[in-house]
Amino acid sequence: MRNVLNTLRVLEEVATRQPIGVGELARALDMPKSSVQRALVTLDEAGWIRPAAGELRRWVVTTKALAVGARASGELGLRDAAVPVMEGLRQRTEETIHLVVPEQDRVVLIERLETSNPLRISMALGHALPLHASANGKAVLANGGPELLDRLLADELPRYTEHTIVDPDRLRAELALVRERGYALNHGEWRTDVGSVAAAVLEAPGRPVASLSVNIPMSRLTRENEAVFGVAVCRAAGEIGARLGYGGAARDAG
Amino acid sequence: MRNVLNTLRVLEEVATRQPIGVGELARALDMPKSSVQRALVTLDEAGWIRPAAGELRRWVVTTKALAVGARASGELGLRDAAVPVMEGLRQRTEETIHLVVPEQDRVVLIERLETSNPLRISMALGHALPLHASANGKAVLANGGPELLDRLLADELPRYTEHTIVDPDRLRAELALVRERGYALNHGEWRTDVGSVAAAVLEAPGRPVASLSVNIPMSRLTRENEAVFGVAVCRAAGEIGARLGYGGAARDAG
DNA sequence: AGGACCGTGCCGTGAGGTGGTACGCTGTGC
DNA sequence: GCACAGCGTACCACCTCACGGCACGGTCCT
Repeated sequence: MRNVLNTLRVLEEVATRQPIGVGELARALDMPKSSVQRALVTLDEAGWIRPAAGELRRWVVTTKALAVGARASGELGLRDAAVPVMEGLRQRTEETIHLVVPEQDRVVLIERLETSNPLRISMALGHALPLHASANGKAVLANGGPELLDRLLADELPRYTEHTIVDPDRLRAELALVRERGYALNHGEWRTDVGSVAAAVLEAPGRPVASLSVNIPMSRLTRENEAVFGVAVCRAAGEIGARLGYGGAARDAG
Repeated sequence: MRNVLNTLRVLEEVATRQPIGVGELARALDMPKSSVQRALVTLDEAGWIRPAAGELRRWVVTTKALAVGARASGELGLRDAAVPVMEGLRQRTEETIHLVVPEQDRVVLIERLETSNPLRISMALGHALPLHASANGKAVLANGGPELLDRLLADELPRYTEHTIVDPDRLRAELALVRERGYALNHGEWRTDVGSVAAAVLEAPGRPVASLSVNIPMSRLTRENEAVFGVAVCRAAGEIGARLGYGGAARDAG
């Protein structure tokens, strides 16, 4: 179904570059203009895109994708269980809280509560983060089976900043440390000025279904509040696990 | 492009009924099983769905749709402008705050900050609400051009509860009241136990681009806090308008 | 053992997707 | 004022490939 794949590519490209017209899309996707045109008409007909406000010849995505995407990873009412706990965590920390789920070799942001502090980390829902260079990713890696880690280490680890851990041995050591203390840290390993403290949400020992993090500008992250956040985020992750009905399994080492 | 339309229908159906298998989908969509099967394989290939955790033969949507949908109505950085203001509003009211955008003859929820109160309104992102039976919808209607209202009144207004306004004249009177005081109310007109106080975000006089509401169980909505919320939500909506660069136009009657 | 239902694979037919091409329009620079 | 580049749209002959009926093997009740 080549046309479906092409049309979905067009949809994604519209989402990233909106508002955008036929010609620019065709160039960006390296597709014939007429094919892109047909895809756009079809997507419009299906209600996934619409002409941009004012102009009739450039396109933007509608909220249809949002309605579909909001169901992602809501398989077990994860979001409903998590949000109240996250809210408590946000109030206690006064910092931005992220909820991610593992997907393929990444973790994806599915819920977010923001700090009221003017200096904040802002990331779009649906954004994917690398496993080895984010606190949530490391929390998932440390609690998951070894096969995920092995798969990740099969290729060279991409470097994002000077602090990114790219050495397999150092990563293994870091993950052991995460298992020991119960929470994972990120000190500017993905973006130099972003730090995080994360703990995995387990549905059973060795089976992380999500991860929870406190995200904070590096300028506000000290050794003291790091430990405070670590304890708080561990307790919150455990509570979410308990709400999901996996009470006994929610706490492991640490 | 029939196959694209069919495949998108399959995707939406997977989202609403996940986890779900081929046969049940085919029945629900009244499509041949083989066509549904092909659509599922294609969607999997494109990364929009994946087999459910554990079982290999039922499908769930991935976060791809979330990544696409999160861009919806982010045309002008609306969300970035709105979230900090919403957060302030949430702290002041201690109630759930919704941000919606108009889309066709509905308003769609695109951002949400929840109260920490155990009794809360919970609605999925991407959910659509009727214009005539929600505070946000009425705020948009009251501030928009008359053609939208006329289009809405061309058909009979659906009734959701005993409080829903279905009489065109009563709706016009209600909208005049909204324009006069600056904010819109909803007293169980959509769900009997849900009340809201909303104000439209204007990009120019007569051009609502979004709307902001305080949502609250009817049991907590009194005449006093209603007025307090009204003033707060008006101020917040005006501030968002100002952040969008339409400072002068942000306030209208009120 | 039987049957209902599941997901999957196969295949002949012909609908309809493909993509090169051409057209009308608008905005721009000379 | 004119030529031109770039836009979005439309047309159409070719022939790919989506369609959907059907059959198969597996699994779970009865």
